[in-house]
Amino acid sequence: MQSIKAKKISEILKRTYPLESTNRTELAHSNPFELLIATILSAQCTDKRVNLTTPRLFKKYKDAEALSSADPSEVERLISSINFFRNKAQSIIKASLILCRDYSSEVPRTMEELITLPGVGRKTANVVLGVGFKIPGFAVDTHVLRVSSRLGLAGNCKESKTAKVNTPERVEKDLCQNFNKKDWIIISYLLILHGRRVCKARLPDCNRCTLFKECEWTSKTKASTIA
DNA sequence: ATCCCGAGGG
DNA sequence: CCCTCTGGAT
Repeated sequence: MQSIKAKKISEILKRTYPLESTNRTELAHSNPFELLIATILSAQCTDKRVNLTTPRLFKKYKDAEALSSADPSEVERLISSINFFRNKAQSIIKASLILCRDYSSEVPRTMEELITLPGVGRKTANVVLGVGFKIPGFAVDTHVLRVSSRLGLAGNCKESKTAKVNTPERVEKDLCQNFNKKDWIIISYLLILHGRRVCKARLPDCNRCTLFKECEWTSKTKASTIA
């Protein structure tokens, strides 16, 4: 059941980002396969850059069969403007190979199956499940981790790096417990937006944050971190 | 310099 | 737990 605090935060986020509340991702894709590949490529990279790259990639390799037999150096060339492009080229080719071999060339719809694919961890799997198949889950990336920790929705708001209280798994579990299942997908997206635009890692714009009153990041912590 | 919707390996 | 991968934007 949704906590009072989560309910309030959920309402404020939807009010703050009304236009985006119908979206679930900014990654361009036209089917689950493209979403899977785009999400693997998006690790530590802006969506904008991924969207600049994937059209050429998908034009040449339309499905798992095509990509599974692709020449690695050709794929590397096509995605070379993306970080970790050698690792990612290998990941998407090998993942395509596994899709063809084990899943009838389709993207599987369970967490356990998805995370066996190279380049796919819980975060990527949750994006594919949520956006591609409307299966609820929290995709915990650096933004969701930071924002939900500061708000006091998950883990520890002090963001202790040594204690490692805020592991992605812990935060994912806490968020699932705090929010209604029907909101999991949209809230993870809105937390990411909020993290990018307002609750930034270095200099969060606390003065213009619509969640300021709900936030448990104490003024003491704020002052020491901002300074 | 630091960050981008991380994952895999030691 | 740590490290590495690794290009581009700001």
